[in-house]
Amino acid sequence: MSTKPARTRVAPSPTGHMHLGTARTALYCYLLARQTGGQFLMRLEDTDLKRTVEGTEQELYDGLRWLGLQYDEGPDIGGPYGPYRQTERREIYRHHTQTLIASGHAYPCFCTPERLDKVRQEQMKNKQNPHYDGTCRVIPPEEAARRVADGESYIVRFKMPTEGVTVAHDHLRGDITIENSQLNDYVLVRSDGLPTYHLAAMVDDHEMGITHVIRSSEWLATFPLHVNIIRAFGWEEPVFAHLSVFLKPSGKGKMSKRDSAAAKLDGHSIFVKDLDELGFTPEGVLNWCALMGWGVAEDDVMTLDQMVERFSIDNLTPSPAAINFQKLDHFNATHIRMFSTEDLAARIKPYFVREGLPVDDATLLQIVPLIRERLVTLDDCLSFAAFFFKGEVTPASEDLVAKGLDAKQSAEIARKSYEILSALPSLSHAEAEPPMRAYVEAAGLAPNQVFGILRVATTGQKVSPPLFESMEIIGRDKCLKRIQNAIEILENM
RNA sequence: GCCUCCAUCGUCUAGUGGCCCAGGACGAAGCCCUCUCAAGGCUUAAACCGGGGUUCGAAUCCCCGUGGAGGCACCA
Repeated sequence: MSTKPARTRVAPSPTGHMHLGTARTALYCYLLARQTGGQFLMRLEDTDLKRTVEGTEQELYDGLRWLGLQYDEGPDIGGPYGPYRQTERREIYRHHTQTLIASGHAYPCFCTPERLDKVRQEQMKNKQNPHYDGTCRVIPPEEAARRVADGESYIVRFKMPTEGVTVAHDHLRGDITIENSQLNDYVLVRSDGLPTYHLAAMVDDHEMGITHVIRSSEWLATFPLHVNIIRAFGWEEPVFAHLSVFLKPSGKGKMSKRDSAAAKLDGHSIFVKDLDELGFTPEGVLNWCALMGWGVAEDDVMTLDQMVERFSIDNLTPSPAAINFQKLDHFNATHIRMFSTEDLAARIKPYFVREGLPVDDATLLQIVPLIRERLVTLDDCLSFAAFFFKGEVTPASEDLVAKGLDAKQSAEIARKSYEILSALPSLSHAEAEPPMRAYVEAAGLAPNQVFGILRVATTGQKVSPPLFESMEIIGRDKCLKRIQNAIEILENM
């Protein structure tokens, strides 16, 4: 564990729904920053105007807050190293681009996209690796400067070394070595004047004092380029940790659009916004995605604070991890069980409200202990407790018939139960259960037969929280009315 | 095709040369508890990709295969 305060950052693009990968990167960054007493920041990488999708920037802020990963600096809250939106940092990039051109590490390129395309196709045809052919690399700087001044359209490319090797150090994998001849003269600045990721991210990470760059392993391929850029500037390199990618549940390849749709049908998703809507909790989601790529020996159920205590960048794993939604269910259910009654009540209340049910806090507080260990997702509260707030229930006639008995016998049991229960002053758990138990025994019936009829009668469903606890909450009058109704249904079968 | 990375139960992982006939978790199976469904308790099955080395000793180090993943854009 590092003791120096770490400055970390999550730097997503507003180009689509916020997904799990962003959430996990943000989580690790958050954990490292909090643990070391450093800062966690959020930076918006919005330099590709064409791919920007309206609304996704807000989704990013909302998603991070929902997860509880509050950043110390960011586009929407500011900070001492702002602006945190890359499109607002053009001057900074322009300045650094000039530095690179002046030092001979970058050069303007006047090749048209059409020509580049043709070259690429030619190379593919000849079974060569597609790469920039270096046409503009040899243009004398003065001539290039003149053409730029004349207003000719251009981009800026990084001048990669052509010989030797580049050794880049990844915290999880060690040294990564690549022949420089394999590297391309990558584009640093586009013709619209905006920088590409390669330039913008390196500049920003340096300018913002980032000490640990935790990012997706998709960047591994261009990692050597990035360290070359940093070294060209003469800057100190931050610690780099490239996280493994998420594989689809089958383990074969990355999650695709189709896989996402399939997951959604199954009540799961890789998008943070969906996860919220599907009834998952931030605690469950965080615990779940924390453990895909972070090896914990034992006691893997953790709150965010516990994760802060136990996290170590050294325990991150480099191999790809298949997504396992069953495990998400498990962690979500486990965290729900850890919530206090008041907390859980507040979290499930909106679901009843949304259904237009007359939910009141006092009743809700009584219900929560009965359903807490039955919920996998928060929206399960409806199937387990909606009947508490309904005026009447509509049991299916066939459900009212007890196992091994016919409708007539079931009706008789319902009548007898009504007799017993209606004689009681209240239907509290303590008062109602003993006489009913006695009846079951005297009649030589299975508890399940009698209680089953009552369950369906009073709750309208075959699966419910425990019977007597439920009846107590429903209340005497309502229960008796519902049993009466069930008797009628059984008699008319 | 080329480059890079990765490789322990079905899945996520612990393991950094002897504490490992490999530990935990999810899932699966069984039993117990039980008014349904859960939760809980107990138990079981289940892995070091293959082959060579190095070493007294290898899941752990090296090499070669094989498999998997990522990348090869004026996207990030």
